[in-house]
Amino acid sequence: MSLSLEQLQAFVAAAETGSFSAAARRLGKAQSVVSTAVSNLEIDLDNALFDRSGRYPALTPAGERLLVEARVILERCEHFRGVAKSLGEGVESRLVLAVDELYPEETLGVLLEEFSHRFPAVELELLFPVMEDVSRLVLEGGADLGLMWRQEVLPPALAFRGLGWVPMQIICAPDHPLAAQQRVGWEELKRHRQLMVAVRSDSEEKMRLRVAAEVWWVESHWVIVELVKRELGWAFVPWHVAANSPAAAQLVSPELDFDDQDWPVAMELVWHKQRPLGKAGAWLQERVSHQPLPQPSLRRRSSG
Amino acid sequence: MSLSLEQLQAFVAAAETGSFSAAARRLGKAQSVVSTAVSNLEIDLDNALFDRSGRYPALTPAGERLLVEARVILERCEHFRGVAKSLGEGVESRLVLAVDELYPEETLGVLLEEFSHRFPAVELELLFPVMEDVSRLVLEGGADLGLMWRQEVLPPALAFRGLGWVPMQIICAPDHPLAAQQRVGWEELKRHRQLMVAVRSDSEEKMRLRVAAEVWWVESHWVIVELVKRELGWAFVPWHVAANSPAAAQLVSPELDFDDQDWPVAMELVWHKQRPLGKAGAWLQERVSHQPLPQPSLRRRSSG
DNA sequence: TGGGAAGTATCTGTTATCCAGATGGATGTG
DNA sequence: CACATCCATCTGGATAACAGATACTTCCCA
Repeated sequence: MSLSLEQLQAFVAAAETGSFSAAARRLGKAQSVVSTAVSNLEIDLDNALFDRSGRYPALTPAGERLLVEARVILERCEHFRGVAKSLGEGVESRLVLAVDELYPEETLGVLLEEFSHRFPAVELELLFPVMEDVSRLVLEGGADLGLMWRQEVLPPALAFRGLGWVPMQIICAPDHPLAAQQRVGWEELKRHRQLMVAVRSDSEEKMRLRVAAEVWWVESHWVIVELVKRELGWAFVPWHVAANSPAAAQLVSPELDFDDQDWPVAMELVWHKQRPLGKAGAWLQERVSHQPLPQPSLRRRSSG
Repeated sequence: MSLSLEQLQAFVAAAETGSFSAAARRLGKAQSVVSTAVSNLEIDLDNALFDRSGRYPALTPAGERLLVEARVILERCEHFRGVAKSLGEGVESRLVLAVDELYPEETLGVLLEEFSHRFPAVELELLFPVMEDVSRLVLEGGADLGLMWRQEVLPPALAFRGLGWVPMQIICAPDHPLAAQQRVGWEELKRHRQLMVAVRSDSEEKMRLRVAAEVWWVESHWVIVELVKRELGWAFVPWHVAANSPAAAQLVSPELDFDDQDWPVAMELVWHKQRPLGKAGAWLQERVSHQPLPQPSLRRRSSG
C-alpha cells in the first residue's frame, strides 16, 4: 500500500478538527474511513501520527512535523487544479510585462498584487529594460505588454492606450548653484550639467527633456538621485522617485521662472495588434488603464 | 473521480519516457493502466495533456505547464516519505545551532552543506547571538549545540569538545599611528583605542584580549573592520575576517614586538549533558570536531 | 459514582475500483 | 507489404474502499 491523497486529506482534516469523527463529517465520509485511512498512513510511514490514549486523538511530535508537509502537498494539488482550470479557460500560462522605470513601482506593486490573486497560475515575467525601448520589446515579441513613455510615433503594429501623467520634478543638491537662486531661468539650467536616463534608441520623445548643454547619461533614476545628491548635476526625475528616495530629504527642488508646471510625462500601455492576449493579459490591460498614477498631494516646490 | 498520485506518476512517467508503454514498463504496470490513468487525469482536469495524433503521444502546451506542477507534487511526496523515514529512525525534526561569530562562516558553510544533504528533513535553526553567550543559550535550552570560544569555567551541565584554533590578527588603518611604527610595543597598543566585540555576559575569557585603556564595544567583527578602516581604532579580529573582508586590502597588520604569535583563540563545541542529541545532532557533533579550521597559508605580517 | 454523549477501532457484506491481459486499429519501418 | 510497436478499449477477476453496525473507552455532568 502506498501514500494516497485521501490519506493525507484524512490526516490533515483529523489534525485540524481534532477528531476523526469530525474529520469524517467535514469530508462527507464515514468515521471508519477516516480512522482506517489514518491508521494505514501510520503503517505506511511507520510513524505514529496521533496519540490515541485520550478521548480525542492528539498529534505526536512526528505528526506535528508531518502535518506541515502534508498540508504543502495538498496545497500543491489545489494549485495544480487551479492551473488546469486556468488553462482550460484560456488563461495564458506566461505573461511578459516590460515596464519603463518611469512607471511608479508602488503603483505597479498594487496592480501585481491583485493580479497574483486573480491569476495565481500565471507565470509572470517583469522586464525593466534599462538601455532599450519598451516598445521595441513588445514589437519584437520579447514582451506581451509594455508600460512606457508616450511616443509620438509608434510603430503601426502596436496598439496603445493612455494611462495618465507622471509628474516630473527638477532636483539638485542643497549646495548646488541652482539651489542658491530664488527662481531658476532656462539659461541658468542650460549652464549646469544635466543627468538624464540613458536611452539607446533614438527616441525623440525622450529628448524633449534635454535642456542643458552638458549631459551625463545614467541607467537608472535611482542612481541619478544619488549622483544629484553628490552635486554632480541636476536632473528631472519622476515625482515619486524624488519623494520616495532615501536621499529625498537631502535634495531641493528649485523653482523655475519660465514654467510653473511639473513637466508631466504621459505614460501609455502598448501591445502588439497581431498577438492576442490571453485572459490574464486582457485583464491586466484593462486594469492598468483604470489605475490612477500617484500625484503630489500638494503643489510644493521644495522637497527638502 | 478525483486527482490521484498514481495518475500523476503515470503522467510524469509518460511525459518523460515519451510513450505510455514505456511509462508502464518503468512503473511496472500494464500499458492499459497508464493509458487509462492519463485519460482519467485529462477528463478530471478538463485539459488535453497529450496530443495523440502521432505514433507517440506529444505533450500539449497545457501538458507542458502541468508537468512541472505534477513533478513538484511528486517531489513533495518523496520529501514527505523522507521526513517520515528520518523521524522513524530517531532523527530529530529540528536542531538549533548557536554559533559564535568568531567561527569561520566558510567552514560553517561546508559543514551545513553536507548536513543538508544528509538530513534533508531536519529543520535547522542557526543562531548568531551577538550580545549573548553561546554557552548560556545551550545551557538554558535555547540551542542544542554551540560553537564558541573556549571558556575556562564551563557550567558543569555542559559537555564540550575542542575544535582547534582560530588565529587572531591585529589590524589598523594604514594612516593609524600604529601603522607608522616598525614594531609595536605593548605600551603603544594600550595608548590607542581598541575595538572589541561586545559581550553582555561577564565572560572573563573574552577579556583576555583586552589590552588598551580605552575600548569601544561593537556587536560584530565585520562592523569592527569598517570602523578600523575609518581609523577609529585598532582591533584583534579572526584571521578569516581580515582576509575575507572587502575592506581587507585597505588595512594593515602591524608587527608586535612582544609576541610573535597570532594570539590564537581556541574554539569548542558545547552541548548539554542531559539533553541527548538526535541522530542529526550527533552526526554534526562528530563532523564538526573533525573539520579543520582554516589557517593562514603563510605567516604574513601585513595584509595590505 | 454512575449514566450518557461522543469518540475510536474493528468487523462485515456490498459495491466500486483497479488491474492485467486480450483485441483491434493506427503508425512507422525495413 | 509484413512486422514491430504503439494506443484505446473491453473484460473478468482480484482488490480495495466504503457505509453501517458493534463493542469499547473517555470525558462530562448530574
